[in-house]
Amino acid sequence: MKWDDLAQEPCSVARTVAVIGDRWTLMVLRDCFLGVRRFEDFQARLGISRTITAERLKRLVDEGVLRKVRYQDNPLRFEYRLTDKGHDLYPVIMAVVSFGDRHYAGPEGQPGAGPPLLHRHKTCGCDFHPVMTCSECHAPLVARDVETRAGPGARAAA
Amino acid sequence: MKWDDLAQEPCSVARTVAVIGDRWTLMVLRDCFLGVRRFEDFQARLGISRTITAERLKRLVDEGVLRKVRYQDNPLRFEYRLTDKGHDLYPVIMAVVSFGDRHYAGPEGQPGAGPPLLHRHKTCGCDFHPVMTCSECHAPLVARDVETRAGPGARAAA
DNA sequence: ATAGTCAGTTTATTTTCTGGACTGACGATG
DNA sequence: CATCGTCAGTCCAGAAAATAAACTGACTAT
Repeated sequence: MKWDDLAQEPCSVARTVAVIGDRWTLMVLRDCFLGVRRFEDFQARLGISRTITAERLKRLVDEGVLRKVRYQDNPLRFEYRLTDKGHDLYPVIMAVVSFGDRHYAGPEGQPGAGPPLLHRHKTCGCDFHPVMTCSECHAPLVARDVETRAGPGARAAA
Repeated sequence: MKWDDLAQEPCSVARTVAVIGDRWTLMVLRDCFLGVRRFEDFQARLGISRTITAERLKRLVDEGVLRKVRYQDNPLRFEYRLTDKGHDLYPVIMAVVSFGDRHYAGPEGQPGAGPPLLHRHKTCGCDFHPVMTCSECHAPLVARDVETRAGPGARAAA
């Protein structure tokens, strides 16, 4: 299987991974949710090759995750903003953050103990961590409690 | 910045992406949560180079996300199982699935409409989709309601 | 006139991925 | 007992992708 075939798979993971599933794209998205919008800022924060920054931003725009918004006319300049579809990736990023906080921020040595960033929920005013719950009974989800079966969009195997 | 430097960043996204942030690793994890355990099964389902399958599995084992369990002595054979740490990645995979279901499974054409897989929560008996909520007030999370600030594990910028 | 900002593109080199063959231990078939 | 099939890899050469660093080009500020 090659990269581009992923999007054709009858699998929601594959289709999503085809868009956001490489290292730098996820880092770009992290920065988007932190408010980064301009090419040079992505570039400076990521410290990767400009080629890749440009290519990844373009792909996210093509996929409708980001959109270019003109912020200056002369010379013509755009910034990159999350679309509604892009905002739907928030749970993905937060799930990743949550995993990282749990497993790579442990209070071991003195320096760097604890999570690098804290998240405050403005609605309730508390620092929180994200919890994935069932849309129906609202209980936290555990893999073992979930049964998977073919849905309407299934082909043969997936 | 290079690949291996990611793990050193004071950022939970970067540290996690350093482990799971490439296309095939995420696909491997999807299969793990679907119950796939053996090398040949990963290999056949992914249809990628055996080299990569082997390398990715090894990395996940090194990172403590999977562990090898002997299931046969002669010849010695192992299967790959999720560790507790690995199970903590469930929200990540489900968030990805959820995004894919919403944006790449739309009921457009007749064939392939709707999500490829359905998920049933055994606890409540319902088909569900995952909802990311605040650990404190239990309301669904929206990016705009979240404020981020430096935590104890921050260095300079992150 | 010179330097700096900003958003890229181009190029040459290095790294990674790919497909395919190969190893090696065993079990089943004829 | 010779050959095929299963399983879990490893090895290799060629193709594809990522990298660093220089370059373009339009403008602004000094």
